[in-house]
Amino acid sequence: MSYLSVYQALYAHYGSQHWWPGDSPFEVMVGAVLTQNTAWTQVEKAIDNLKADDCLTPSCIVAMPDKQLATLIRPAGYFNVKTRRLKNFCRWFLEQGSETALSKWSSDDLRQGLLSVNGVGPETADDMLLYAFDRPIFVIDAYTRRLFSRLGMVAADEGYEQLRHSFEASLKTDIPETRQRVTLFNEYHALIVIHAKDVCRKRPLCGQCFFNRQCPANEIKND
DNA sequence: ACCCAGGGTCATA
DNA sequence: TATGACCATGGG
Repeated sequence: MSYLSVYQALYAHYGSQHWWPGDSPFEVMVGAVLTQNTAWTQVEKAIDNLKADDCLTPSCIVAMPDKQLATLIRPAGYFNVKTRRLKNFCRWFLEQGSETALSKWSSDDLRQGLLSVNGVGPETADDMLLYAFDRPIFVIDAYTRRLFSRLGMVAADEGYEQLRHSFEASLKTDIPETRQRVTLFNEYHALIVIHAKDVCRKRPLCGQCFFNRQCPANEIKND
């Protein structure tokens, strides 16, 4: 079992996912903040509200009164914290000279910069790096931990950075070409999320799960 | 009525 | 460093 073989199995089963949903890199970044611990369907409503008010831009978001912004993003939950986080991010984004300037940064510098924003943690930063900036950064989320922990491929208590490096190093060997790896990372994370939604939450290794008959995870009884 | 969703921060020990 | 509290809406 390699990371690549799991990817191939997922891709064969679910096909291309065409992530991240969003018309622009900035929309992807806003979505990354809004989707923190929140169902994507709720995020769509919030983004639609921003679009309807023609305010899906960093300058408009920064200028808008907190209360008004909170009302727009209300469906996405945590609207008070997310109002603050969205503004923090947009302020930083504008200070750095927006997207064109940021696209010239190295992935490491860009990651550090994103993490310096209060409200942008590892997963949110990596969502942005991969899906808005096309960097070869592997996104680790709770689903990723759960799946690969059940497959017996990683320890349950592995740290975020450790886990991310593990995926990136292994897949870099399989796919040396950066552009191809970005494409694979893009699909891979999406497939992990889709797979997690597809199977039963409480007993993810049920008959609906294609891993059921094909991999050692079948033998794992609990988390 | 309960659990969860494409997390992160902050206070405490 | 490692837990726990907190944030809040809406779908299943």
